Amino acid sequence: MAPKSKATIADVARAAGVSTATAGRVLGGYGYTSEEKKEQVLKAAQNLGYRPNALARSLITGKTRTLGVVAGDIQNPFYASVLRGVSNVAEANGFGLLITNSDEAQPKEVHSVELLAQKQVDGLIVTPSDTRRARHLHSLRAMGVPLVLIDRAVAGLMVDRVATDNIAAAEQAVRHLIAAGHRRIGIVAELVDEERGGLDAFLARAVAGDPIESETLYPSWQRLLGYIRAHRIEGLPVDPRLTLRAGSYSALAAQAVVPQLITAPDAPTALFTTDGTMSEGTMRALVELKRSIPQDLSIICFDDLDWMSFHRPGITTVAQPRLAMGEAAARMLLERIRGEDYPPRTVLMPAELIERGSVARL
Amino acid sequence: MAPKSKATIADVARAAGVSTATAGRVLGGYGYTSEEKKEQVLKAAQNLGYRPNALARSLITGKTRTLGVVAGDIQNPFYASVLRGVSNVAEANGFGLLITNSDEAQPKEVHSVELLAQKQVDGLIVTPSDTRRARHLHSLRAMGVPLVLIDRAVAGLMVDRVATDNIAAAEQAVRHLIAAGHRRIGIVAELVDEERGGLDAFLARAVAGDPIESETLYPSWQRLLGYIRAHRIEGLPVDPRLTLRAGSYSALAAQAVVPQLITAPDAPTALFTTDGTMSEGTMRALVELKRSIPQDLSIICFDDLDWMSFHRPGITTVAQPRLAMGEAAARMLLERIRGEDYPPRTVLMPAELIERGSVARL
DNA sequence: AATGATGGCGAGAACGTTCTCACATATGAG
DNA sequence: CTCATATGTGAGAACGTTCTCGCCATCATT
Repeated sequence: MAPKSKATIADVARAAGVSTATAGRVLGGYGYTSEEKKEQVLKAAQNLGYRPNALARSLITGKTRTLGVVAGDIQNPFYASVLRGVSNVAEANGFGLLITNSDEAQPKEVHSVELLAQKQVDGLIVTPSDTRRARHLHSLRAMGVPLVLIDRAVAGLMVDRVATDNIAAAEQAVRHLIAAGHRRIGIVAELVDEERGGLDAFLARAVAGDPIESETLYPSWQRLLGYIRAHRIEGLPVDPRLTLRAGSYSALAAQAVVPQLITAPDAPTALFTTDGTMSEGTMRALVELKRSIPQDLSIICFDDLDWMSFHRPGITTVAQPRLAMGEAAARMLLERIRGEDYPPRTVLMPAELIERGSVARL
Repeated sequence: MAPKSKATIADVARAAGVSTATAGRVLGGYGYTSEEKKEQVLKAAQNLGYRPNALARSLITGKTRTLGVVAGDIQNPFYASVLRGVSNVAEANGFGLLITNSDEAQPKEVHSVELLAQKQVDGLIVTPSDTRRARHLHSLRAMGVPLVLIDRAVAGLMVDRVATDNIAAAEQAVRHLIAAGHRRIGIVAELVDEERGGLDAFLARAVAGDPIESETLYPSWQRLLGYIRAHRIEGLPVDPRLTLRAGSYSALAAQAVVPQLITAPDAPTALFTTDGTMSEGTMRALVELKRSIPQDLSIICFDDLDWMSFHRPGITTVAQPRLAMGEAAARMLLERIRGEDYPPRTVLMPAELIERGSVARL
């Protein structure tokens, strides 16, 4: 009836006239019990409004059936979708989800990981904010906590990982622009963390075709690399002045940096934005500057956001399978938690070019 | 150095040559300890890579420092923002966040609440999917689990609650349209759950000015009520044919239902959409029908989504303080968890009308 | 008839903390 | 000198489960 306060297994056992061991067996569904006692216990539990205490259970079993996720920012559509994917498979498997934001800052990330580890999550999904140093993640591995990385890799950290094939996707997008006759294509990218030698050196190496360790590059650098490859393949020169570095992961930063490029004498005829946030900032800037798409300027965005399909014109975009990425990551993590012992896997998901109306043929 | 496997307080105590009680005092920061032993313990903990087990701690203290949230769908910008707000204050207070999706279906919601309760969260934030029956929430209250409702109320459930002042907000939006000269204004609303007597009876009662228990109405019905009030105040008749019921909470449903209204002989000159999802569906339909905003049709949307500011034209909208709502809810919940004992509070947050370019003066 | 396997049950130990004691020792007031 | 008070410590009991035993039936097999 009225479940007053918390009833424990001992209360149920007393009410049913059995030992706590038997009540535990019935309620926990492990070991043998006779039909008779089973019914008694179940009835008593019902009457008392018994609800198992997952804490106590986890303490002894060592399993919490909870996944921890460190995302950049739940509010960002990219993470929101990924999280929904993770949530889908977690829920289907009876797992709970402990979620935190890192705001792409490592101190917060470290703190989050520590919190989740203390709460004894069975595994972690992280979008690491620093692809170089990640002591906290290494020590997690050393402790044997299953870990899956999303969107980015960490140098020297051999764990399961799922990401978009950024280089191929960006290359495809930019080649699409080139095929449409564009010769001067601007790229609006975050490029927040410094590559060795800086942007210029990176451009020089990439343009020269020097081998680049691309696995542990930040997504925005990988997409820049795809942009450069497209140029190389199509035999087009890369003008460093067309590489726009927002310098921070915010729409405002992108918005601030776009006008200088657009209003320059040798302005590009097309723009490629490297993620949803850059896309937003760029769109804001274009509205401000009253540039029409695609008459004044063509654009291809990375990551298909809801509004891109009903914007006028429709925005041609490279859609990454965000939901599926989250689902894949969660599935891989659950496999590890179940104890499966593959060597670390990297799942690179293909992105799909969705043609709409934002690219003009020249 | 290398934190091999899990070290317990007993391990640390042994290594430091003190009792577990003393080690616990140092590590847990409760009770007296001498500087000398403190240092020994801390050093031992450091060496062993000791990490407190929050499970064991929670089991005995009865507090998990974890908040549970049942949202409709993390992927939806409304919930994503609210969650970010909740996350902000949770994090600032050292609380973790256990998040689940209900997909606005009560069976899933019940299951979520049960899961979170078993995991012993200190309090719950829920957007109830049924405003009438909610046995699981009542029993939560009976068990003494702090609970805060967001966006919606539940009949007979007296708990803290934060929501937008939907009626006032909708009224303001629609009056804005009327002031611009519009006389036939369509409303695109979800209106998924049946009001007593159905939509027609509701309209009749509202138009007649009958008292309506508006507190426990679904948001979309409240916004419809605001729409009707605006008409009453401005002395305009309400044409039931202008009330578009999507019937389910999806952009597709809205998109499917808009064309019939727009292409009718006595089509409205303006549209009011009652939430972000309806707005999206409506925008899709308008693109399909090739209607220009605001030349062919004016529009005001409820809930300011990112793209509305850089869409051309800018979309005039009623912005609800989503982030602040989440923050307020979390703060109220934390107060309850701390044991503060006000009578149940209802916080109605004002929405702000943001004028952009989607409303034509007639 | 003796043996072993199997179902069913309870006592009590674990899990890793915090908390309640009891018991020191030191300090200061009367 | 005695008593109260504050500071420091350790033994051991909680918290609510699951798990390991050991015990006792029952039943089939030698």
